[in-house]
Amino acid sequence: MAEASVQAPTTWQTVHAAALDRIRSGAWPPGELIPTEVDLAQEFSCARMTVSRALRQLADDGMLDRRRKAGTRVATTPVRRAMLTIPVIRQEVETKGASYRHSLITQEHRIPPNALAARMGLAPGDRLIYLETLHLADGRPHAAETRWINTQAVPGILKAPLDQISANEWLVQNVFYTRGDLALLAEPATKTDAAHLDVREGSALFIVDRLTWIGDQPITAVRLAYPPGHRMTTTL
Amino acid sequence: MAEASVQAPTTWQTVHAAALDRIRSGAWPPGELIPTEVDLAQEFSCARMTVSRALRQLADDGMLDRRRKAGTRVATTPVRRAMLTIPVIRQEVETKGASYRHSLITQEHRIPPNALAARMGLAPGDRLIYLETLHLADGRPHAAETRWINTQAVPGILKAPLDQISANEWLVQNVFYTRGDLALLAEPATKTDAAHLDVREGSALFIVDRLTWIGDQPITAVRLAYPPGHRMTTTL
DNA sequence: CAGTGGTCTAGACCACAAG
DNA sequence: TTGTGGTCTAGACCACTGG
Repeated sequence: MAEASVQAPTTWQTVHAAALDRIRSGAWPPGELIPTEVDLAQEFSCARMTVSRALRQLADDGMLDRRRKAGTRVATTPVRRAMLTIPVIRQEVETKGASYRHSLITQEHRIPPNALAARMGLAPGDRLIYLETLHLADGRPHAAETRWINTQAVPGILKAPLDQISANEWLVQNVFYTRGDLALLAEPATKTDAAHLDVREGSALFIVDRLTWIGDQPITAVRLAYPPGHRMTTTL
Repeated sequence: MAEASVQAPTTWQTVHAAALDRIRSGAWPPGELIPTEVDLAQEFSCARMTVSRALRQLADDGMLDRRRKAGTRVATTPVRRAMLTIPVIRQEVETKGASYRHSLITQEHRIPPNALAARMGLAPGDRLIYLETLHLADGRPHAAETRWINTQAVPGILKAPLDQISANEWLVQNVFYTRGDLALLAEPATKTDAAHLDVREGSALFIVDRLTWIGDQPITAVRLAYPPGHRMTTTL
């Protein structure tokens, strides 16, 4: 009955781990040309696609630079990337075990400041919806939101009951942006921020500034201000 | 000679784009179960692996939730992820066309504060290298760095000429972390910050707080303080 | 021009989890 | 139990680009 023991197939994870180890250990130093897919497939006794899958993963993660004909090299500055999750605020609040509520403070049609109109590529004089919303966690200020919405891009928003569902949430559920610009920064609390968040004017606030597009039409510009102590975290 | 015109093979990008379009257009609403790989392969007249590749990409990007047996669903909160690039400071400065220089202000062995020692899992009384560095762009303060380095994890650092190459750069080139925690926040400038960055005490600073590990050994803890006006940006 | 990565195929087996 | 995604294979052709 001596049946031939079949070799368990090498998984791409195996190759991935091995390659990562060689990079970390210095066996493949930064900038180094590593063996071709064919060579590695031979070394690991597997199909070339398996190697390809492993190396593609590493390349996606920023560990490798791959170019046809030129081959694959270890990135000179391996991986310095972080995946930030930009949550819907309700989730952000509920994830930390607090109850969410929002309060619509201001809602009106307004001509945006020139800088913003320019950034959004609007004609001068175009009006947008302007909203000021306070997001609350267990009744305490979580973040203050200032938002401009382009009704031409999102006409449906006009019928949304924004006092019941926050614009944040409504947009997430109803509109898919195709592109977005995000900036993170620190700013001193304005008088308005201070009032909304119940902090002293000038306090260091963490700001998330976001502008989203659908095709080449701007949808919405948001400024989220978080009170001192807020940390946006991730894992590398 | 009427030769059979061969169908050009469907690429995974085609399927990817089609699926994305169905999600964006609402044909596949959030939470909806989408057709199986086999069905889609038939629809697009391609191999199942081609569909798999396309859907995996979408899942990686957060647009889909895939589970064996349960099938593939459109994510209820599609994609709210941002890739942040954590640059080496020199690159960050040189990318904006400025010349980089750094100045080592403090270098000593010191017992870290309890909070930090705990976070790093160190025994009480363990000493670390403590560094204060000012990063300059065209001679003007770009960021103030406060860093603790665990020499046990990185003995090589003891021989590094830290006045010539910044610890940031040396570590990037010589040590590969396996894990890192990153936090972004806002803080008022301390007296030290203010002196280094030439801003008023209490100014709103953008802070990057990072702790990296190699296996279960902490390597280094860094606090980077950026003066008012600094924006960390990315695209969604 | 030729070497290397990128992708497609058709079929197969496996792992997981819903029912 | 069984449907669905996850993966491997062996071979093939193509696309890009360095030399």
